[in-house]
Amino acid sequence: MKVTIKQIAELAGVSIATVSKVINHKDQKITHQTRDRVLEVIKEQGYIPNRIASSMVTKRTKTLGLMIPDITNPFFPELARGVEDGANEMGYTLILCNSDNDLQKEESYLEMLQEKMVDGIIFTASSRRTTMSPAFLRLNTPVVSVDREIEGLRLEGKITVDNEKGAFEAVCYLIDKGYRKIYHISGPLSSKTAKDRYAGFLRAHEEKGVLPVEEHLIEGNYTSTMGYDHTIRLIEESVDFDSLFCGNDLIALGAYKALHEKNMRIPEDIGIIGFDDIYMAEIVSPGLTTVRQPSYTMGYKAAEMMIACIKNKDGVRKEWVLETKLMIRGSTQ
Amino acid sequence: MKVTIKQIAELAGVSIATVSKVINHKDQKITHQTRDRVLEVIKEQGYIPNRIASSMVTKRTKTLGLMIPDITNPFFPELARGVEDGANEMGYTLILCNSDNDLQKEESYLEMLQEKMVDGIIFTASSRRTTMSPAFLRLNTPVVSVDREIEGLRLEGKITVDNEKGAFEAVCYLIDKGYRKIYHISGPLSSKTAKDRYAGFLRAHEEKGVLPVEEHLIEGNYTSTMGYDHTIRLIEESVDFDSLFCGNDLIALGAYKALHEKNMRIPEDIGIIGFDDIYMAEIVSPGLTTVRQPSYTMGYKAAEMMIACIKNKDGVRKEWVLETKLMIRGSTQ
DNA sequence: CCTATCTGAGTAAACGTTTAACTAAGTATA
DNA sequence: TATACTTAGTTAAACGTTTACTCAGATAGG
Repeated sequence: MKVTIKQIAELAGVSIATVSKVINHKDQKITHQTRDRVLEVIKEQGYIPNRIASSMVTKRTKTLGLMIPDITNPFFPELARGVEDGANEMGYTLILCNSDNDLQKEESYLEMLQEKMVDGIIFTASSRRTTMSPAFLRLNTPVVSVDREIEGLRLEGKITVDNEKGAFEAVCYLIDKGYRKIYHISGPLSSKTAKDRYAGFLRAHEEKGVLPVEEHLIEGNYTSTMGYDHTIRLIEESVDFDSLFCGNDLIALGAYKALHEKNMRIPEDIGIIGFDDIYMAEIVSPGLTTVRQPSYTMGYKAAEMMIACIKNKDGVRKEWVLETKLMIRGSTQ
Repeated sequence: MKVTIKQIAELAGVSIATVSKVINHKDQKITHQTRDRVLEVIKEQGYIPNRIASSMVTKRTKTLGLMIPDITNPFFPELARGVEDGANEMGYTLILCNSDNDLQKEESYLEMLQEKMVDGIIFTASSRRTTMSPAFLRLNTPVVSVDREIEGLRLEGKITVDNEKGAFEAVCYLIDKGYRKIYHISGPLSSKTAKDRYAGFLRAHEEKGVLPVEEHLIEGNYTSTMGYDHTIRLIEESVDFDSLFCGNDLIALGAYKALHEKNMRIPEDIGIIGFDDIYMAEIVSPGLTTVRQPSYTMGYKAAEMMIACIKNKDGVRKEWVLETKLMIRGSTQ
């Protein structure tokens, strides 16, 4: 049997209200003697308060939900870590949900989170989501979106990255370096991030006065397999290209593999730029030039924003567009 | 105001007990008419049961804690994913904790998990933990350890990998391929996994009749930086080695980087074997030969074991030593 | 000395469920 | 017809806290 506040109260010879006050540091009106006595009993009994019971009355669980597509995708661990650290610092705990970009799973998790009465949800929506189900619209738990936008849903906050600008800078850099036949292996264009990156790709060409290149777009799905397959295909079909701007680093690393197998050199034969700056981008040889997303910061800020919203603090920014940074490494010259 | 079971009861013209029974499918003794009426009201009102309140009376939260050193370490996302999938399938939810191998953090998280009344904890202990604090010993939440052992703590289950054998096979393979000057960059030898892998390294040498090689041990700490630094040092000090058996893949990838920078070829000049088989091992060029740990399975089985234990199912194995598998790729020849 | 104020602590309701025990009505049994 | 058993549902206690309100005693003011 676990020890409860009641038993502590008895052992200390006070009422449970007093114990509660001591636990919650609402003890301005408690004498030192009683407080110390209570504290001593608590320690001696190894008492651990039951937060489930507190939640019943306070209507706060001090728990946040984190919904991401897949923690196994190298982009997300850092983001998750940022959220976790932010939450933890404020005394919040995190429930992890992997939606696998599956709308059904997303909704069933959403329901679970509501049942568990989380105080807020930090949400990277499925890239497949285009329309909001009734379950979403009825949601009355605060939501902060991160990385991807969620259109048609009331959000308490939004954290994104300027994808268009990041892509623009990357492609400008490629053009400045003399690359002219740039192919873009993108993510699914149904997602806003992929669309924005493609827009940046196009704008860079326009502003640099390089030919229109719509046929240089290869729509993929953000996986390394896709990057590999498309690159192999480009080579085998003898397509004339001198560089790849990849929708993310996984695609880029897939391309690395394909180029190695086909004995083509990076960056001498083909230049490569990725997007995200995952851990491996630096480890790989040559280092992958890529557009860094501050994923840890995104997660951290999301947690911060979420908690500020829960506490009804105002003066907190509700929208944050973070800057990317071009990390120049060996895959371009 | 959220709608409660009470309001559903009123609207459906039944008692809350009846509503509770239909929600929990204890409705054998409820007529179709009443059940359907209740279900209809529930749907119409978008009622979501408050599991916090249920937990109060059932004393089950259907929540598991997952404590790992760092989700950002590429070994853990797959493991976490396995745990999550296993938990989710059984209707459980996961609280994620990153201990950073920090004993203090570990203990404070442990307390939080207990406060939140998790039904069980899946635990990859800090590699630094050698002794159990009173907080640990008093713990009366079931614990399943995964990957690393936790000595001196009552465990409901344990899932490990045969590290010694995995290392043994890897090093045997290296010797069979003709490598003779094998250096081992290990993890911290305070951890059992690192110790076991080193033991396998030694046994392989013995059984193959290759010289004793204690001075070929370089104790590191499982990071790629460490792998990089030590490899650079080996080369700059002109140490005579023809291959590296790395304590994990991160170390190996660090070594890759160092070798590339020093213009040494893999596997022609130096053969490399890692441990774990993280995602990148396959993507990198040449592919990294490594000892595969079934991390997803480990996580999944841990969740399964934990939940079986919670439900007091017997006939479930309490200890599972999973097999590793040598994944032969291009980094050895 | 009487009253008003302050101090430190206690009382009890409330949070939203589950579930054991109960009940009223209907049905089968003798 | 009286009795026992089913059936379909209700009642009410319990889970472990927080917190608004109450209260007794001490202190201060006039």
